[in-house]
Amino acid sequence: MATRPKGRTIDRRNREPEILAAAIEVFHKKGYAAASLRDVADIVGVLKGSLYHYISSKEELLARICVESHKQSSMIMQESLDSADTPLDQLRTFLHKTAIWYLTNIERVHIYFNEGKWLTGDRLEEVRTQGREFHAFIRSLIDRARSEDRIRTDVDPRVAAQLIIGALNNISTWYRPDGLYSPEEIAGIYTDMTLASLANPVPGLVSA
Amino acid sequence: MATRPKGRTIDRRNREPEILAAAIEVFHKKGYAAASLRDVADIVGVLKGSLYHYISSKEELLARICVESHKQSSMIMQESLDSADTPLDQLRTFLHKTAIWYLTNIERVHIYFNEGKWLTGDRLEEVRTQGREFHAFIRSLIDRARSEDRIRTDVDPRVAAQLIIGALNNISTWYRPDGLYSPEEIAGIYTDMTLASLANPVPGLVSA
DNA sequence: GAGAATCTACCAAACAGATGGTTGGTACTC
DNA sequence: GAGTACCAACCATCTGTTTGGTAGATTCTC
Repeated sequence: MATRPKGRTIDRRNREPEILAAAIEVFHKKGYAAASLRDVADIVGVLKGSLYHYISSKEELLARICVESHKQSSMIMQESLDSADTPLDQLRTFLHKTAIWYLTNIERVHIYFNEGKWLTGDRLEEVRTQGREFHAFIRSLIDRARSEDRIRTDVDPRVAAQLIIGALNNISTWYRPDGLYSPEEIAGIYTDMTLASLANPVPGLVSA
Repeated sequence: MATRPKGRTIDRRNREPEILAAAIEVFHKKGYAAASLRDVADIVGVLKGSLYHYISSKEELLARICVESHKQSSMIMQESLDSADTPLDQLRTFLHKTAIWYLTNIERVHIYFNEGKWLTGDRLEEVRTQGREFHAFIRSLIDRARSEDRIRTDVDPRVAAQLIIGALNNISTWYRPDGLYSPEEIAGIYTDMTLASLANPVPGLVSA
């Protein structure tokens, strides 16, 4: 009520968001295993021991990043199912939305996809289960599209799904936000090429 | 001259190949940064200090793995150019050969593609240059195929090349030698899907 | 062929530096 | 006076690397 916000900003602020952002940056740049809490603390401008006022362990920091990403990923899956009627259109929407999401949150999502393996115990099981669900989601869309639309039936949906995820997951190794292409352009190319790779083979081209 | 090779084998053998194999295993499993020389030495059955009889540093061990892989990769590029006349057939051969090579040397090649970044100085520059050459090779085949054959011209060859490499490079995260699919099967699917992704778009399918 | 000198492959111990994590205290705000 | 936000110092453990030494094999000399 009678809290009068002083004009002067205080130095003792809540650094939790800063710490998370710094952790994302460091984990992405060095990889979780090689990243040290000192790196994180240096970015925030604090001694590394002080981080433990906000976190309980290095692993918990990683877990928070993964949980946040998983929520967003789940939302995209649901939105994609709601957005269209045919499995092929749902797949198209999903690929495009996911690529945009990946490209605009590249550090966080890279960690979710590639560094979650460093978690242990229940948290490791959880992130593994999430990975399987992600894969199963794509595979089921391919399966359903195969039985309804005209897409190829001569490639195994499991392998196809892995290759599709792989191309996406690997974007973080080459994409630069200040590069030649916008997230929209890349997402468009990714979606087009992926759907084309599932199209019925052009006789003269593919099977030589 | 009068060197008489004793019939009895000695315990003091040359462990260099064992050390390299162990390093490949450990670097692949844990990643270079998180891998320790103790892990390597444990597999060989030797104290970690003893490794320095064979190597000069941990980084040199990584460099040896990368150099070996680069030689093999260069050979595949040359063979692919020699194997066919049209750029599209050369690309097909290259994709298939590379995928087979990747799948049958997955640990070493994964390290070459993904852990070379931990090198420093000249060796880092070298592995970066090699990566650019690998990318440029695919891109040039796409470029030439576009001007001669009937493949799509509506996607950027740079991005296309990155996505194609990405799908390949990511295989190591999901392929298991004891899994359902053989290297030949996966390489076939990869080649087919990749070429299809470059084919002229099927009107009703890709552009909604 | 005997014996000496050398070499190879390794061990045991130690090095400095970094790591994740803990503890006790303190300055500041409310 | 309570609680938040933080510092300074420390801990045990692990890292890559170096050193000094040594058992056994190989090579050289006579």
